[in-house]
Amino acid sequence: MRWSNLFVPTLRDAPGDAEAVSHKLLVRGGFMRQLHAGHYSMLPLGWKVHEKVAKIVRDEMNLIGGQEFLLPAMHPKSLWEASGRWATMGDEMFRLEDRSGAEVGLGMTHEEVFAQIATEVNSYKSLPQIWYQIQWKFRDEPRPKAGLLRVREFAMKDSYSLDVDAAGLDASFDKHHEAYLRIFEKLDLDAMPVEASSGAMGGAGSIEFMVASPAGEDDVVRCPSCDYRANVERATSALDPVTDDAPPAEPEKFATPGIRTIKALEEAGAPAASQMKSMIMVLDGNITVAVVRGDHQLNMQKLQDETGAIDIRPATPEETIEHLGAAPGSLGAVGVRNDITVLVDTALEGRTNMTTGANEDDWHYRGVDIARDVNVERYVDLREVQAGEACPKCSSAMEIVRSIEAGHIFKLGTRYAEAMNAFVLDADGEKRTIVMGSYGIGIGRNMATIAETHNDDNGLVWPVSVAPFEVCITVMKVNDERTLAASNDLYDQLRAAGIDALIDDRDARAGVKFADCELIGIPYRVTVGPRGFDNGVVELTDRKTMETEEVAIDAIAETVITKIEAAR
RNA sequence: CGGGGAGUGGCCUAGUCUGGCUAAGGCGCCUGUUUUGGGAACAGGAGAUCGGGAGUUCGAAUCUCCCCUCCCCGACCA
Repeated sequence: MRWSNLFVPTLRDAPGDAEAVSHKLLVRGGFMRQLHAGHYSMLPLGWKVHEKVAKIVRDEMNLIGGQEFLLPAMHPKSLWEASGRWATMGDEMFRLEDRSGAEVGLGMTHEEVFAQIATEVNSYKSLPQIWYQIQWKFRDEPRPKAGLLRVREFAMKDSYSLDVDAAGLDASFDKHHEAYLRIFEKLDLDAMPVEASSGAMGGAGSIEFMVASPAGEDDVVRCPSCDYRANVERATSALDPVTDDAPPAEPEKFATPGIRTIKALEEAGAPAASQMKSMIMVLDGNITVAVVRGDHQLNMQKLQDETGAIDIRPATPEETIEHLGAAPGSLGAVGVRNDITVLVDTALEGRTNMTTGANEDDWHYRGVDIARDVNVERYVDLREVQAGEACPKCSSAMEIVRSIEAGHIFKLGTRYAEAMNAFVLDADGEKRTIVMGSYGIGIGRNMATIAETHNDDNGLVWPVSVAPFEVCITVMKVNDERTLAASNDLYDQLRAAGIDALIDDRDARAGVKFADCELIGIPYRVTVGPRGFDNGVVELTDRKTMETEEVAIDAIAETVITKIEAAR
């Protein structure tokens, strides 16, 4: 490609509303422009990178036996009603009506459609299958943000495995796991596989691939000594055992005027670790009391996963007063109405002599024995791990790293196949519901994640694998016939060798050309100018190290080809 | 949806509090001259319903009301 013919509107200043590094650089570098919140136009350079990322993903999917499909982006309501997700997806699904008044939705994911196609798989002999597509997804995100990192319209590679049983699913899942690791390696992303919450997908288990970055939206708990890694939505830690003094025969109510917080109560003599923090939540309309230790934090996702609730929110102060009889600050699980579910964090199991609110403003109980005094429905893991807590596997102090979710794989099980009635007959002629997995990787998000982790003061630093061009030939003086001819010759040689080369043949000053080339992040630059030409050399600059070496003119093509082929 | 911030030529900003000539500057763009290995200099030029609407006023980018949009922090996800 000749730069003089290329549409690359680079900007000296980033748009004022861009915050994330990748957002700023992708706009400044002329890769994309925002149309409106969560929707970006891909410009030629951006689309090239996007397609290179997609190709890497596609190649790896094909390598594990994936077959590429292309499904519609617009789906009938009935399909989503069959799985029950028309209702549960809520506002995140874009919904519209066609001219006849029929309701349709824009696909946020394609389990339903693939499961319906899977009804045409009839024999166990046809399994396993891996089906995939790279298709646009639409999600009415409550808050699109950080440029391409979180948008409402994006290309996703989604694949689905079909197996006859759980062991088959495990094998398909592992294949994807391996393929994903290879994809991230090719994208030069340091992705950690972590245990994750399955969220709206449901299913038996899931693994997220997380890339550490301050632009991320998830927190990953990571052990520095062993391989334990988990999303805070799932992570656990080993707590020091606590020994409690023997409690009194029954809880003692005591006056606590003005005391509303754990901290204030601690100052009044009750250690936070001996307090019960009672959070009043509304799960699908039902009042639930979630109890964690005073010095612990409730993780809402854990509560949701444990209960299977769809809609979950803290109770309003009015609801709290209506159902518990007191305002926040004096709440507790002791003696609540029978119809109120009490879920208690596992860290509180067996604890006694605790202090908690008495559900009467300005009064608390002490000497509470949880098993004796609280009508516990279940002990469940509700606590969010904090940095520094001990690893559940090896007891080392763990850290929490902000991360971008670059990919997510799920063991779905039979939920969707059952809903769509997708089954096969096994060797004994028995009906077997197809066991499914689903596997997602966002193309644009991965592109942005690379940008987020590959840049310096001069701009982007793409890995060769996804760079918009692999090398740029910078012609210093386009009106100097000798060097221009030599540059064109090099360009032809590189292209003939299959190198994705760009020749900067613009009649512009050196500084402008260098700055643009660095901003858009081309891995290698060959600078051809009269100065070196008279000595028989050109310059080769590595974008990553910014080191320049002189190379003989007759050796430059081979040198570049060798370097790029090694880096691909 | 709750909280915070912001909309001024293609991009970045000043001006708004304290209303007052033709809305200012930089980048970019066009023409010319001189330049030419790190975002050149000079001269000339094009480009703006100051987010939209209503109102107050002799007079509104500036004040009032309504609406729209965008960004950031929280509850969701690739």
